[in-house]
Amino acid sequence: MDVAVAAVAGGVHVSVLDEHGRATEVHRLTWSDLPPFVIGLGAQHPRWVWADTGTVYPRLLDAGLTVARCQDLRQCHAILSRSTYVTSPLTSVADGRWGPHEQAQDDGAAPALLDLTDTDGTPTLAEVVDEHRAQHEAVRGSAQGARLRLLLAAESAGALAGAELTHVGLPFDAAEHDRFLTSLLGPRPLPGVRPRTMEDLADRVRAELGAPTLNPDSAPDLLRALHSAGITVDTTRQWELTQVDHPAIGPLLEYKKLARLHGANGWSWLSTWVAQGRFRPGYIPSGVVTGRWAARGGGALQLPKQIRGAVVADPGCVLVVADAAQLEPRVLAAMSRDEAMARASRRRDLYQGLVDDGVVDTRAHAKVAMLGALYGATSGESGRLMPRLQRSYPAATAYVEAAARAGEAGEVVTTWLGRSSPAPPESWQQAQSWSALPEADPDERRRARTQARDWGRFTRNFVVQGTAAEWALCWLADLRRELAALGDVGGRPARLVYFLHDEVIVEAPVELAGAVTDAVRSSARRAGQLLFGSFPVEFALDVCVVARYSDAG
DNA sequence: ATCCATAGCGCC
DNA sequence: AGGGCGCTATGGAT
Repeated sequence: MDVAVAAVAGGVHVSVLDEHGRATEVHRLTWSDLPPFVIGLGAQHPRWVWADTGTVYPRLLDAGLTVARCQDLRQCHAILSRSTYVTSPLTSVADGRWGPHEQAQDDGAAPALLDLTDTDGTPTLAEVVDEHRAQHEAVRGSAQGARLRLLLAAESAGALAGAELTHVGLPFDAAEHDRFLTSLLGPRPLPGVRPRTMEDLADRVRAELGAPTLNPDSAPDLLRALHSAGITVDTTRQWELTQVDHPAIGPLLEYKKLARLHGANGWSWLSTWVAQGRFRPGYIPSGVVTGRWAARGGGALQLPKQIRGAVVADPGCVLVVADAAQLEPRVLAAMSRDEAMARASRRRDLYQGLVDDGVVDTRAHAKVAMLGALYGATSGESGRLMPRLQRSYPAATAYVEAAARAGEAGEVVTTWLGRSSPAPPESWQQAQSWSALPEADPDERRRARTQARDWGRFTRNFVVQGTAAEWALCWLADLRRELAALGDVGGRPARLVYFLHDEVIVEAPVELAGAVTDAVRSSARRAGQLLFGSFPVEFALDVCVVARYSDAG
């Protein structure tokens, strides 16, 4: 059963859809009336159809309602409107409503005085129902309907999971983090004041460089001071400074490490993003063009390794930390149908599999060669290893090469399930056409060529990173479902608390640790089957049951 | 006062 | 050397 929802001032409009997607009766409800209404529907798992999970679902979660399935029309519209798998375009009546948020707002045109519809861009119930119909038709008209349906379901489940992750939060011990900060930075300073350890290090740097007024936070200032001291570096980057032998470099590098910690994850971050023992960052499911998640606020996807000791499960609970090992090469093996590479994937450590198959001589070489193939390295060690990779894995390497050539030619590429890359920007197109003219000068030609190769590296990586994101979404979606079926122990359920591209954390009562571990593994297997059927690729997981995130791995 | 680009570095 | 991001501080521009 599908149930369409539109947010309106003070509540929601709700309608049950019949089997043709037509709205039957319409109800106007307050947010708090929604949960009883859902229960009254009698359907165990209605699929909620709404414009935007991010604006609706947090309200439902606050009201105590968890949604099992939904269709996020805005996210799905973004996929369908661009996918090369869609042959008959979307025919929504209010097409402009379904673009990105910014475009949903009126851009400049003064709203008519009596235009009372919704200047905030929130679609009405009728528009929701119509867009739902249009999307259904677009999928039905596609030769890749099964893949698109899976992608839309996974995308929508990801949107639910993102809202739930923010709602639940990652268990985070603020006192532990405070102790950690104090041990490295000294006592918590007043806002705007440098912590003592940093100030001491800054003084040492100033003394060693003979620059008493140096502000080490200023890159230009620092570069000038380094040059005055006879240190000829082009930038103040860590890797360049480590090459230099000078007494100022040690304290400077130490300063930069601490400045990073203090600025990004210091006390101010702690008091902004951690409350009641939970870290609640903002997630933006599929916020990246490739379909990976983005984050806004809190830095959800950049939780530094060094502070993961403060991520501690609640009493009586454990963290089940699982990450997919070498996900992208495995995905490439499957989507390119490369049997030899799939054979390597059946090793727990795919890179070691390359060594055992005699492709390269060391695991380090295997890794650098593989990453080079995925990212488009052409030179260096990675470039030198490429011929060996091509010989051993012709299908996989040809697949990414084809994606790169398509990008260089300005064409769109598409992931396994149907997410298509954006077209290159207008300026890119223009540079390519101009450089093809006979009167183009060599400099112009060279620049255009460089740009073409840059875009080719983007599309090369897009197909793999994007398909890996699809696998991860399916994994997450299936795991979400499995965890819900596990029930709880004394009112404490197993809950997803973190997701990071190819890694999940489930917080669970210790009694459920084994069941959650099984669920995480079976979901990974199912994700592989959902995407790639019986093709014999394996998606190995590293799973740890720990009290602290830092103890995983 | 506010916006924007850049440098640098954290994550995958 | 290469792909994708977010965040902070800085400094110039509006």
